Amino acid sequence: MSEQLVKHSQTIEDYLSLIYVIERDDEPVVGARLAEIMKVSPPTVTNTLKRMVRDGLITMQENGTHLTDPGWDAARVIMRKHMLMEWMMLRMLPWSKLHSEAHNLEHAISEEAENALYEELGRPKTCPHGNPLPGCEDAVAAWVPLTKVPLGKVVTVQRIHELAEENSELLEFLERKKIMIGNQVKVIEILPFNHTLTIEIKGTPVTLGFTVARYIFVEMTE
Amino acid sequence: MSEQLVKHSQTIEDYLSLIYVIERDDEPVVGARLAEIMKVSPPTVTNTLKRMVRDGLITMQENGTHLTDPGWDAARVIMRKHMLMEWMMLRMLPWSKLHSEAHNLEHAISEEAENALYEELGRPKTCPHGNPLPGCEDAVAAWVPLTKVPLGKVVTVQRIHELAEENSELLEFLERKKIMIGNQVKVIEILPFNHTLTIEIKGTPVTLGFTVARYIFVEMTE
DNA sequence: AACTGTTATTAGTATATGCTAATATAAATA
DNA sequence: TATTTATATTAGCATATACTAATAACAGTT
Repeated sequence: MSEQLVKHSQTIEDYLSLIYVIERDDEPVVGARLAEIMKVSPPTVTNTLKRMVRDGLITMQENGTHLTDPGWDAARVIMRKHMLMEWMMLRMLPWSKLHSEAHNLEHAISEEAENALYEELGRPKTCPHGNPLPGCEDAVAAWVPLTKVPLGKVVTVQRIHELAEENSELLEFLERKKIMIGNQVKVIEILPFNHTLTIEIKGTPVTLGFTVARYIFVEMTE
Repeated sequence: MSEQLVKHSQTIEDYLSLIYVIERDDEPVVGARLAEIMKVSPPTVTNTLKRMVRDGLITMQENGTHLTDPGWDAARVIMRKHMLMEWMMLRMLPWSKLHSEAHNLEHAISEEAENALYEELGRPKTCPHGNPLPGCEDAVAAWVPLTKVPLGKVVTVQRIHELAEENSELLEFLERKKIMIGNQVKVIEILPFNHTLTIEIKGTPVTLGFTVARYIFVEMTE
């Protein structure tokens, strides 16, 4: 009830959106992983998660760490703001810089402005990286990671996963190589022992590590 | 040198922009006044100003509290961001809500996005309230406060001063009464003993307190 | 001269957010 | 099994930002 109305700090909002993505993908919430991604020490994570438990945003039990209902609600709001701010900044920034800019702006935008922006943008179902707005998971369900694409297949890039967005160097690399939403690629080599695969994009071959390819989702064009 | 590169906290940025406005207008920086406007206690102001002295942003001496050169630089940056974000939000929010929204966003926008926005907007000289971007003070120098306008004179509203913007109720009132940039008003009554004056705007009379009228700047149309 | 009001400061406290060092615990491997 | 590795936590500390209560210092007024 009153929970939704509480304004959380930037730090807490960051934890919420990160946990949101992990939980949405049915991955376990591991503190050490949060510490890495948020670039803080593990004790800081322990500390912050404790406050989140106290504030009713998450539970930490034998079955792991999970968002509560108010936690999900708060996380959805901040995810939506993040994605809409990415669209907003697309007017003035290169694609690879949208994420980090929106990561700051997401904490500052009001619900009113966010809603107006949502309408103005024509109620998008995904962010400019192809990740689904909360509630629009269906829109991306058919896309598969590049690692699942058979050799020789031509596919269309549709989504760069949120966890890959954390790495701005990677985003710049992808932008430079034109590995962006809507572009067609062909898998021309898979080297499992090397943990790499090579794609051809606009006539140029690009080799990607499996860990990266796992975060690039494509549409299986027939 | 290195000073400009330091990223200040939201709190410090708020102090910087407030002191900027006060100093720009050649008013003395009074802690008690800052406390009121920032809605914090006087000891908090003392405390924060001390940190700003320590960090080389201001000096506090017999001649009062003043921005240092790095302080001016940092303040100009944040003022500019604030004003440009107001323009940005004009696309999706009513005029009276621009200020408070931009007040949050100003701390989050990058220099790169800010510059792109500046160009996109056609290098404006003022914010949507008519206040001058740092370096564009000349553009507003000819406008005078409503309190200086003689009875019967028809003038054009050009500027609502920053210090009036802090009051969102007032902004809503002005918006409702159409006391906004570009609109013509006629001073039809001045009651010094009552500290009010009455203007006619679009055929309707509106009575304003002197303290408010002082913050409404107009162009003396011949 | 004494009182009042404004302003600034000191002292002491609290919370969120971070850190390091040390410890505990569980999982994986030699 | 013993050892290494990964993970989580405790303890202790620091800083920025807030607060209240008490005090100081000054201006203006009675």
